Amino acid sequence: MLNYSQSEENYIKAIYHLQADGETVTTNALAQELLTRPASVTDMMKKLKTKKLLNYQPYQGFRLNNEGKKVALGIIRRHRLWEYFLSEKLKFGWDEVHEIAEELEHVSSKKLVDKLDEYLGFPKFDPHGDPIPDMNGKIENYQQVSLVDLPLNTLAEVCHVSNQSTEMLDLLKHKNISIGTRLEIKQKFHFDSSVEIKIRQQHLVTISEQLAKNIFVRYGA
Amino acid sequence: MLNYSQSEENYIKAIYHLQADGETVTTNALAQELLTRPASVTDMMKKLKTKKLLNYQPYQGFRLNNEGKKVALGIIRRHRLWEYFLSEKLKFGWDEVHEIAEELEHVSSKKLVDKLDEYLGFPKFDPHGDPIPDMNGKIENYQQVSLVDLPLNTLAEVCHVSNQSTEMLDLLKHKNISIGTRLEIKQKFHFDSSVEIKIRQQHLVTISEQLAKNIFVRYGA
DNA sequence: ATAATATTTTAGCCAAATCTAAAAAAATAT
DNA sequence: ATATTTTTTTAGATTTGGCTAAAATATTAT
Repeated sequence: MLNYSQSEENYIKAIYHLQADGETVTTNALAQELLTRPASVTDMMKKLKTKKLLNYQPYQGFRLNNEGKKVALGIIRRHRLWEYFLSEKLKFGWDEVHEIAEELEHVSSKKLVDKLDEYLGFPKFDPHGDPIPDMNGKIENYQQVSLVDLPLNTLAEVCHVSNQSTEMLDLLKHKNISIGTRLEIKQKFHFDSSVEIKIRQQHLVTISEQLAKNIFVRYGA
Repeated sequence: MLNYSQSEENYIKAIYHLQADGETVTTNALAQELLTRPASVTDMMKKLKTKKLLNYQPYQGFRLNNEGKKVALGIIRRHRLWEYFLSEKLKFGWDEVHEIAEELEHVSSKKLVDKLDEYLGFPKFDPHGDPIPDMNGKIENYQQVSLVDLPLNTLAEVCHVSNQSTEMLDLLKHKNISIGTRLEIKQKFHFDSSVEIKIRQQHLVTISEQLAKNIFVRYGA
């Protein structure tokens, strides 16, 4: 794996995000994303084409090829691992981590990244709930749904709560549920739409419909 | 405090180290240190002069002024804190941390550095035994001497070992001595110049002259 | 289908940080 | 004290990543 400049890395990452929904990325869209000018984008696309990271024909937009995607996933891995570190270890707020991770992500020692990953306990999601690619660039294809939509007996992980009122957080704390908690639904009661869940493979807890609606979870592909 | 480019920071740091012994730094010396050409050094010196970080008259060499030293200490603080992190938390070897810290040191968020410092427990020395400047750029004025020159009954801290052979590190490990270990000499034996030291205010250990020569310690100002 | 509009590319310029080669200044040796 | 050598600076070129203005191409509207 070659080394790329910070500027190249920022372009690669931006293209990866913009092409996520299967479309080709346009010059203007990328210029807007990176707060630069279309002419600069064209220049960089020529360069990245000669480096065989993307497909590009003049006026036709562009998409990363497999090599380009691999590079992008490496950058995203570094970014999200640092975000996790900043949030979990250094106690930064979730709103502060992105900006600093933008700088840290360009330090490209593979050994550093893999050791950091290990030190953090191989986290699967960053503080925003986005998945962290593993050493091989693999991202699992998770589904994110409200707890009311989680199928019975399917192991899932809490990744987000949509209401952050003190009352709700109190209740979650009381029930010992937080981001990252693993759980599965053992029974659904149609009378009041409440659900009975098993937390951490251990104790059973009942959750009201109102609470379940506000808890979001991920489960395997 | 303004922001400086990576290149500027590398020059500032190098000048700081070279001028440590009170002399003016020459163009050639700096070029050699930075693996660059004298002409490039001259160009950068002109720039740093206009930024008021150093004194420079053509053909006269240069020294950082107070502002330049402050900037240098900030960079060195970041470098050494990251080295400590890599060694202490990520379990990198002493010999691996420098290169990675060279990159990490350029991430300049003050809040990041101060929180990292706090997370690490405000360490005073990096893994090589060099002192880490505090938030205000203060470095304590320690004496650094070989263990053979440490006065009797004077509490000191291991800060450096000058021979890093596997054999020596094995021996140190066996005797349970590492960077940061506090010790004092209780007795010197003139027959073979061995010394008996008390480690961590606890057990007594005997150290050969050969080993003692290679262990460097610091003691109070 | 063609005119008007929007997008993208080209051409040429700029700044930072490097380089080489040559000139200038300082240090050293005879 | 002058010639030689070493050090430093200047002058001019290169590379990377950016810019503006104008030309080329594509899209949209009539």
